[in-house]
Amino acid sequence: MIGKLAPWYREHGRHALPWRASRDRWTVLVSEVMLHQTQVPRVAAVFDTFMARFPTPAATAAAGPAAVITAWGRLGYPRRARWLWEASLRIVQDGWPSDLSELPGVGRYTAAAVAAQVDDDDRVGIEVNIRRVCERVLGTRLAESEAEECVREIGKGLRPRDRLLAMMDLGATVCTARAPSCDRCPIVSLCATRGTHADETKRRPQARYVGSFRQRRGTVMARLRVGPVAAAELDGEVLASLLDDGLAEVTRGRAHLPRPPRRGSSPGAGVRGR
DNA sequence: AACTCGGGGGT
DNA sequence: ACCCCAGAGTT
Repeated sequence: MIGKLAPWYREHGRHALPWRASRDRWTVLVSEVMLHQTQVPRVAAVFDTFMARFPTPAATAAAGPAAVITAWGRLGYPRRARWLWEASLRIVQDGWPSDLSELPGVGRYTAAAVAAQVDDDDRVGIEVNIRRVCERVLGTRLAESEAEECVREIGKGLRPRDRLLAMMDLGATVCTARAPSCDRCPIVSLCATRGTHADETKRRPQARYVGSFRQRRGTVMARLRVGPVAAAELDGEVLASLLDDGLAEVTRGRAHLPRPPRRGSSPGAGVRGR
């Protein structure tokens, strides 16, 4: 099949996204972590400001977890910020691991995506957009290994970096989840579906957010970001879970909070042993 | 395999 | 109200 994806990508790829300008490993890693379950426009809005403050692993590690978690702002899933700081510390101490999935918060997809973008590594990462494109092209649900093979087929002639970004951009801007624009699709001629089909991998339905424990955590995190607050003013159960995740360090030096419990310490009579 | 983990925007 | 989002870690 003639490669129509490459010219489409050259013309319609989202080359202006701020992180696309760099092949710096740290810059690309930060972008990928921020993009976990988070839409592109939300990341684009804060990316340059974040990178100006945390331009390198050394700067990030030196800034400490509280600064990173605070700067994360309202991006959501603040554990990502905590893990990113931990990753920066490991990189400073031990150097970059050959497999980035050794870093906290970096899984199969992110490790492959960073390697592809920075080193043109041939490993294929599968995320939601690429999976959707492949499942529609083949007209059936795919295991990860099958999706990888599909990407190699569709992306023939593209270098790994361009292959990854072209497939993602296609999924994000043309082969969208709800209403694909098949009339604008460069590979519609080899697509078995040309629309949506019932067998597509479905997102696991999230638990209702309004009224959830997650929302309570979000409320406490928002309060902690503002500034000092006494622990007694916060939801104790939520605060305990934040301490478990290393997120209450956002308040280090600014508030009176209990220290995280030591392993093996005996629980007291308080809320959940704290 | 199923759960948990934020938050915002689109429909 | 429900769906969607460049996932990862834990159980």
